Amino acid sequence: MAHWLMKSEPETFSYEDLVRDGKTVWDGVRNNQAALYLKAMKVGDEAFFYHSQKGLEVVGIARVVREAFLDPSDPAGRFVAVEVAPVRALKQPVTLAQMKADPKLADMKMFKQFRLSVCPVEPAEWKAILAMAGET
DNA sequence: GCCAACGTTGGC
DNA sequence: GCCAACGTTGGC
Repeated sequence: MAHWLMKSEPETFSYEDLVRDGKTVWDGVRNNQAALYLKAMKVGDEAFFYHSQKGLEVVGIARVVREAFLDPSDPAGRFVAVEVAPVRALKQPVTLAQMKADPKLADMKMFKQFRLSVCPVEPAEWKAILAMAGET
């Protein structure tokens, strides 16, 4: 099972919104690299839900409930979307500053290509971030 | 097919 | 609000 990190601006769509809605279509991705990651997602894969712009922290975990399909918001039909549902909020959010300060996370994809709205998380990175959130 | 201009994202 | 990163577009 693969792990991911998905970014969302909380003022547009926050983790609380996801919990309220029960699930959401993760669309609007207009980047080829991010689209490749979306296509690689399998039902059951878990993803950290990260708040960009405001908050700058991982606040919860989401689960893929529907694999890549044509993005209904893309009239050209070039890009795909997935559907995700909330799993649980982290006990303690993990901030970007915390992640940057941890040498174990120095190679994270999200630092290499910080503009991507979706990026993979290695198993060791996943565990390290969970530990930082006070979960084991 | 190259490359400059432009647009978007997101941290600071 | 600024700026760096970087993908995309369009003229040649």
